[in-house]
Amino acid sequence: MTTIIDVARRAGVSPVTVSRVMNRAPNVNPETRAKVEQAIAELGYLPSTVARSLRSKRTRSLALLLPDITNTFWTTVARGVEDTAQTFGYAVFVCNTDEDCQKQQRYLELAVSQRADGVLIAPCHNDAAALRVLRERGVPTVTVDRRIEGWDVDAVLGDSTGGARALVQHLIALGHRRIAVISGPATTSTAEDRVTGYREALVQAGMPVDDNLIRRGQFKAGAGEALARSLLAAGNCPSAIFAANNAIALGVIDAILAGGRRIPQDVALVAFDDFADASHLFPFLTVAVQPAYEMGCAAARLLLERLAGAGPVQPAHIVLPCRLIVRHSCGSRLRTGGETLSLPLMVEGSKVEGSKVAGLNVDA
Amino acid sequence: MTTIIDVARRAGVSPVTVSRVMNRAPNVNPETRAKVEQAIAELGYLPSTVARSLRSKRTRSLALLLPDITNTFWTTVARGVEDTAQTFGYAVFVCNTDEDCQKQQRYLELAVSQRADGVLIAPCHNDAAALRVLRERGVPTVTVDRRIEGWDVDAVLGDSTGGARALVQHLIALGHRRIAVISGPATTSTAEDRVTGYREALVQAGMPVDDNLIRRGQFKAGAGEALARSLLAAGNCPSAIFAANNAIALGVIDAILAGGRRIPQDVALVAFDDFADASHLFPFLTVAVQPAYEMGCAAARLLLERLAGAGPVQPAHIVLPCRLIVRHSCGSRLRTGGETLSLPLMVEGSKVEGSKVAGLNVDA
DNA sequence: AATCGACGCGGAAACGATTTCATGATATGC
DNA sequence: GCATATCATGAAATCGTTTCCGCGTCGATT
Repeated sequence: MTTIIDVARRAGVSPVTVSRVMNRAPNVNPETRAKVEQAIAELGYLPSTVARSLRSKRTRSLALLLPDITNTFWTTVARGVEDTAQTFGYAVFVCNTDEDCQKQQRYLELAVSQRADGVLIAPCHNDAAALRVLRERGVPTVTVDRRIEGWDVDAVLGDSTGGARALVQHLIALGHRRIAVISGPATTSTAEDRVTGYREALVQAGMPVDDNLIRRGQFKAGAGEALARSLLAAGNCPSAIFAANNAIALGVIDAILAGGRRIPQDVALVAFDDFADASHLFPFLTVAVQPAYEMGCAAARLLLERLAGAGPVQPAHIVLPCRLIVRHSCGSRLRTGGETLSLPLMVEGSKVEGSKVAGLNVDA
Repeated sequence: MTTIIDVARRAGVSPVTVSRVMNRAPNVNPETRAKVEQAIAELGYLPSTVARSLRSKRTRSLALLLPDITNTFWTTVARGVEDTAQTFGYAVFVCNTDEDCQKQQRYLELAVSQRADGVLIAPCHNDAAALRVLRERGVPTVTVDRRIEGWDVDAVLGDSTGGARALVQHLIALGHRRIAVISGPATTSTAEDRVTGYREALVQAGMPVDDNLIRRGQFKAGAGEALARSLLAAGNCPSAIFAANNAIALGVIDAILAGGRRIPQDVALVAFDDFADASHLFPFLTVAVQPAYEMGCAAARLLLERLAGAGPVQPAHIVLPCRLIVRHSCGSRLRTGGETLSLPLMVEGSKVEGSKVAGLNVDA
């Protein structure tokens, strides 16, 4: 591998000068610069960021820790982070924590070992203790989608409380009186914020809050399905369910359909976070959508400003608004008397007669 | 940041010994090892992979270049790569090329600068010249999902030809006689393999190949839509379309619906690559599915074996089989007289009457 | 004419680990 | 009992850059 010394020799200058050219330092004679640039081109020289980082103590890389790159919400966040970082010349390491604090810990240690200049993280637990590795070493950190307690740090969030409130208010407006929520772990701010929004909507409407209708588990389809099953199996089944994220919603749908119920006639459903292709192909689920891409961009920008010493002095807490998209799973169009549309569709693997069909349907 | 020297001092040994402990070298006295480990724990020492890499000339990192992390096919591949790399102690850089050769070139140079130990890439062009940066420097490389010409290198592929053939054979069996294909750029092996499979199916069935029914563009929704529009606008509209990947399929669907046609009654549709959530939520599209996760795992494993010097001497070309999933967009259930199911469904934003509905539907 | 600042450049040290080689102590073989 | 192998450890060199500091030259200022 050719080094800066090879280039220097070929250009008849010292390595320092080559370094200056590479880094666009001002005090270089144009002729010298040209000579060096030619040598670089001829040798196809690509500097070692490893050596550069060792000496300069900056790696120009960020670590991004998120639950699962397979979830469209997170891929979109990641895309925003990457696009932004890229324009500033930063590389991004993406790490899947799977909501597992141990995995998260290992990745944080890796990030420190790699000497990432900064870390973006959707922490799997709201206790700042989990981020000690970063805090102790003063690693610039931004939390994405989730807050932590015990360490005031930059954060970029969606308006979980507001989004949840809007969804539940919508259900209430449609006449629902027994509304359940299936949320994520109580140790994540996002899960709790969404429960808070749910509570607020009920209270504002003067409705009682039944703790039995509040279920918590993981932000995963499996957990959503299990919780929904137990909820539906219990007596006094709710007429609507609010799923606190898209993965949970997927599980909830399975649970509802498995019970022979229909959405939204038997059980209405609303959820947080949209699906990408799914909603394009099959715009069914009523959702509160966070601006995922913008959240990624904002988080990266905040972190990069911090790195440049240009950020605000106080940690910033950026909260981006959610958008409510009313589709069909809430039964809105069915009940409001608005345009009620029916679209005959085939469904895989289940026999259906007339309109008494299982599953995702609305009577014509 | 604490260094190996701090640890050495605290443990009363030399840095070399600390290094030996960190790297699980055999020849270390158990007592010494214990002392060192204690010092490491007390100081919370995390070694600098930067310094380590500079000296050892291995970064234990891989670069993964793929078109778009937002596409579920690629996220799944990425997940396979990351999971596998992680178990071997390797980190992964993910880079979005957006099918743009210039961007790809920049990322390849970055990968070399970062001194990634190996590169996994879905090259945006089948000409090996684009990978010159890697070849010249002897960077171990595996292509994923695509072959290149002019450099025999490890590759992990889905059986594009076979999958395409199966899809088109299925359409032929359903009675279609005018079948179009909308593929990706002719400069990617995957796009061409799928056209080849399409051709083979026609030829085997003794059907003529009409070049006018073969369209090529980008593996993107926009391109798919544009090509489908022009295809449908031309006289003698095909009765079925084969979209060469999921993104194209999305665009094709839009184009078909925009023309007031129905799927599959007016135009049947099959595609390569599945959707994740979408197919769970709405199992509509008939597809040939590549084992994306396994492809990622296999590619990573191949590369890591190569790095360990344990790989096969000759470059390996691993081709994984595709699975055909027959759903509804092909009209299969409609025409074969199998279970024909109808599911009334609401559709967002479009007025529909009776069964003469626009869009994704099947008459009851 | 002496002084000064800016400019252009290079020598040497430094970054934090690993690698190589050397050393003394202890165990093994004959 | 002596040569030899093995073990445990450390000193010094090294990886490829950047940083720090210094030096000569040149034009402008006093």
